[in-house]
Amino acid sequence: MEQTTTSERILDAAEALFVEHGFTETSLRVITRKADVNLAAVNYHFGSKTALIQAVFARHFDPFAELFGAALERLKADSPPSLDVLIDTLIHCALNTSSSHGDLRVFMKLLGMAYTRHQPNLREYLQDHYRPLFADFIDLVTQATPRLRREDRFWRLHFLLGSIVFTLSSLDTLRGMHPGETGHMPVRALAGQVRPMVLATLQAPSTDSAAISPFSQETSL
Amino acid sequence: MEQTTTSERILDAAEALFVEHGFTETSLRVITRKADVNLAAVNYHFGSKTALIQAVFARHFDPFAELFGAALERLKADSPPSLDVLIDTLIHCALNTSSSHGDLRVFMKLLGMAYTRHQPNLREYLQDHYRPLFADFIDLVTQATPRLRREDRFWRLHFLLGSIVFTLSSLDTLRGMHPGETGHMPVRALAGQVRPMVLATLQAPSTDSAAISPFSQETSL
Amino acid sequence: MEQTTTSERILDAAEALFVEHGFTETSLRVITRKADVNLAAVNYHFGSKTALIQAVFARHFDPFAELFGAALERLKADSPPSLDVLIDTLIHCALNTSSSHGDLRVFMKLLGMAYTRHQPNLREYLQDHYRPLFADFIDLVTQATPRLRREDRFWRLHFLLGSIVFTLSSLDTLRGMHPGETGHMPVRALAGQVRPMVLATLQAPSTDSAAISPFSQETSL
Amino acid sequence: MEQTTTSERILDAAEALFVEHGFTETSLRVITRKADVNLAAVNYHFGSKTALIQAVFARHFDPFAELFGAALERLKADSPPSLDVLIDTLIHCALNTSSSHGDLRVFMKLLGMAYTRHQPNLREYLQDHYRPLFADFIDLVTQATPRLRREDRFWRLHFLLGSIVFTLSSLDTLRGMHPGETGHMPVRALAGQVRPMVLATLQAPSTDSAAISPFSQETSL
DNA sequence: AATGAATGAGCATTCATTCAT
DNA sequence: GATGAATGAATGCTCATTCAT
Repeated sequence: MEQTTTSERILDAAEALFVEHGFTETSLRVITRKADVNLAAVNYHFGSKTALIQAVFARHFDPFAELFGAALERLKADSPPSLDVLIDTLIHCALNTSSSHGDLRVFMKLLGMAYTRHQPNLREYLQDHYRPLFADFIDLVTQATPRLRREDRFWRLHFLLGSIVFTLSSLDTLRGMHPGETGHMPVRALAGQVRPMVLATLQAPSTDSAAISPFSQETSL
Repeated sequence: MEQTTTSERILDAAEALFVEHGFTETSLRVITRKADVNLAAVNYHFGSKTALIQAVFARHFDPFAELFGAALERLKADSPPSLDVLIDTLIHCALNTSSSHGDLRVFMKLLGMAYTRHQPNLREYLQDHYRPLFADFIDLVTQATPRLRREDRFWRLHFLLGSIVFTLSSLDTLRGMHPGETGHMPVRALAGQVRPMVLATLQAPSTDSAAISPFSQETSL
Repeated sequence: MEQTTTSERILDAAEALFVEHGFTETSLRVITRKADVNLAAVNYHFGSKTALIQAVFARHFDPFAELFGAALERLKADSPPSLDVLIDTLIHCALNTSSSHGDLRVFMKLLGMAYTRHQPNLREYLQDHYRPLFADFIDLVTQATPRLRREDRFWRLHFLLGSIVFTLSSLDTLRGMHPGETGHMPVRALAGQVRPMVLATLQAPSTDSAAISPFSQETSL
Repeated sequence: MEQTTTSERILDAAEALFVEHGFTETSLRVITRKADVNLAAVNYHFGSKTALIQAVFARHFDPFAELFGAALERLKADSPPSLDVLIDTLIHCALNTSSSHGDLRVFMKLLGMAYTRHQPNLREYLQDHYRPLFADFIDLVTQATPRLRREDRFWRLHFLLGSIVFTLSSLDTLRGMHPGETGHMPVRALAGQVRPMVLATLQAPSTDSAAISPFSQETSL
C-alpha cells in the first residue's frame, strides 16, 4: 500500500524543508509532520538531527561523486583534457545526477548551505568524504591552465564556485526581485550562462603584481 | 569609565556572533552575555531580535550606501564612466566604508547571509532601503557594456555578486582548508583578485543562442 | 503506583489554581509544579495554555450539558413543562453533574470567569459548543412564561444567571466578610435560596412602559 | 496648552483598559502609551500598579459613597423608609454619580472585578473604606423587610448585587450574543428592568425550611 | 515633576532527545 | 520497526520596578 519507506519519507521532507528554510530553522517536529511519521522516527532511523542532515547530503552527493569521479578517471586516461572539456564534464555530471531526484537547484543550495557554514559538522563531513574527488578535478584544471599563477587559479576557482552556488541558492530571491528576467529560465539554460563566465575567468591572464591593489594606499584596513 | 553605550555594545557583540554562527544559531542570551549587558536590554533598545539584525545591517550598509551613492552621482554628472572606473569605484567604496568598523569580510558576510535567505524579513528590508542605489549602479553598468544582451548582463552581474559574497563569506572555511594559500592574504589584496574576473566576465561577448545550452538535450530536467 | 494520568493531574491542578487566582494570574509553571509534572507536559498534552483552559471547562461542562440536554429532551416530549419544573430540572442537573468531580462552586466560578470576559477565546468556545442547549432551555422558559414581554424575559434571565454565578463565584469572599452567615452553608442549601428568587423574578408581571424608567429625566447619561 | 494633568491622563487610560481587558491583562506599558506618558510616571505618581488600581476605584467610588451616604443620612432622619424608596435612592445615586465621568457600566464593571477577586488587595481596600456605608444600607433594608428571615435576606441581597453587577459587567458580552435585544438599550433603561426584580425578590416570603432543599437527598455533595 | 535607561524575575512556548513498550 | 509519553534545557520576549539625572 505504502510504497516509500519511513526513512525515505523523512529524507524527502527534510530536504525540501532544509532547502526552503535552512537547517536550524527546520525543526524535527515540522519534518516528521510533513513526512507523516512519528517524531521519534528521526532519532530512531538516523540517530540525531545532525546525522539526518548528513544523510540528506549524501543522497545528493554520492551519485554525483560517483558519476563525476568516473568521468574524471576517463579523462585522465587520455591526454590531459582542455578547459572546455573539463567544464562541460562538470556541468554535464551536475545536471545528470540531480535529475534523478530533485533539480540542480536543490543540489546547489545544499552545497551553498554547507559552505556558508552554519552547521560546522557538515563541512567536515564533506571534506572527509569528497576531498580526493575535488583534488583530482583541481589537478586537471591546473594542467589545463598552465599560464595562470597558482594563487590566482585558487582564488578564481573559488570565485566561480561561489558565483554558481550563490546564484542557484538565491534563485528564488532573484525571481522575487526580477520576475520578468528570471521567469521561465530553466536551470539547464542557466548552465549556458555559466559557461562563458567560467571560461573567461579562467582564461584571463594573471594580473601582474603591480596592478593587484590600486586601492591599497587609501585603505587603513 | 565605560566608553561605549549599551546599544553599541549589543551591536558589536551581535555582529560578531551573527557572522560567526548565523542569526538563528545566535541567541539573545549569548549576545547579551558577550556584551556584558542585561538580557532585556536588547528588547529595550531594538524591540526584537529581528530589529536587532536589521540594525546590525544598517550600521554597515548606511555608510557604504552614502559613500557609494555620492560617488555614483559624481560619475553620472560627467560623461558615462567606463566599466573599469565603475568597478574600481565600487571596490573603493566597499573597502573604505567598512574600514570604519569591522572589515570588509563582515560586510560581505552579512550581505551573503541576507541573500541566502534564512530570515526573510531581511531581504525585504534591504530591498526597501537600497533599491534605488543598486538601480543606479546597474544603469551605469548597462551604459558601459552596450554590446551585452540584457539577459546576459543580468545573470553575469549576479554571478559576480555571488562570487564575491560567497568567497568572502567562506573565507575562514577556505583558510581552514588551505592554510598555505590564504594565510596572510589581506582583504584588499583579494580585491585585486576580483577585478580581472569582473572585467573578463562582463567584457566577454554575449553567447549566441545556438551555443547557450549544449547540455539541454541530455537532461530530462 | 501512580493512579492518575499526567493530563488529569494537570487538569486538576489547573482547575484549582484557575478558580482561586484566575487564568492570567496562574502560570504554567505553578500548575505543573502543583501537578508534579514537567513544564513541557502542558504543551505536549494540550498544545497551549488557552487550550488547557478550554479543556478545564469542557471537563465540567460536557457532563452537565449531556445531563441537562437529555432532561430537556424528556421534558419537551411531554406537554410543555411549568416554570417550577424547569427550574428544578436545571438545579438538579447542575448539582448532580458537578458532584462527580469538584463542587458546584467550581462549576459556577468557571462560568462566571468565562462571562466576565478576560480570555476572550473562552466565550467563543462556550458559545460554539453549548448554544443549542441554551436555546432549548430559553424556548421552554418562554413557553412557561407567556405573559412576560420578550424583552423583560431576556433581561431577567440574565439577571438570574448573574445572581447565581456571582454569588457562587464570590462565595469565599462572602465567607471572609460574614463568617457567621455563610459558615456551614452547603451548596445544596444555597440552591434552596435560589429557587424563590428565580420564581419571584420570572413571575413578576411585566412592568408597564411608563414605569420603566423613573430615573431617566434626572440623568444626563 | 495641555489641560489634563499627567496623573489624570494615567487614570483615564488605566480605567478604560482595566475595564476592557482586566487588571492583570493590562500592562503599565500599554497604559502609559495610551496616556502618552512616560512609563515611569505610574510608579512616580502612584507608587505601584496596585496603588494605581485602587486610585482608579477611589475616583469612582468616593463620589458615589458621599452622595449615597448623605442620602441615607437624610432617610434615617425621617421615619424608616420603605423598600421602594431605598431601592430608588440607591439607583438614583448610582446613576447620578457615575454620570460625572464615565458611565454606570464602568462603575459596575469595576465593582464586579473587585468581587470576582483576582487582585485580592482590592477587596480589602473596598471593605476598609466603604463598610460603614454598606452596613447603614443593610440596616435600613432590614427595617423595611421585617418579615424576611435574616439568612434569607442576606442571600437575596447578594443575589441582587450579583445580578446587577454581573449583567452590567457582561453587557458587551451580551451585546455580542444578542445584538437585537440589547442594541440601543441605554443603561438607565436597564435600571428600570432591575427595579421589579429587586422588589419581587425582597418581597417574596421566606421559604419554610421543609421546602428549602428538595434536591438534597439526590445529591452526594 | 518627570524621564530614559536599565534590570532581574518571570512568562509561554519550542527544542532535540530519550525510553518503555 | 515503530511510537506515545515525557523531559531538561533553551528560546524570544514582557513584566513591574528602580534609579540617576
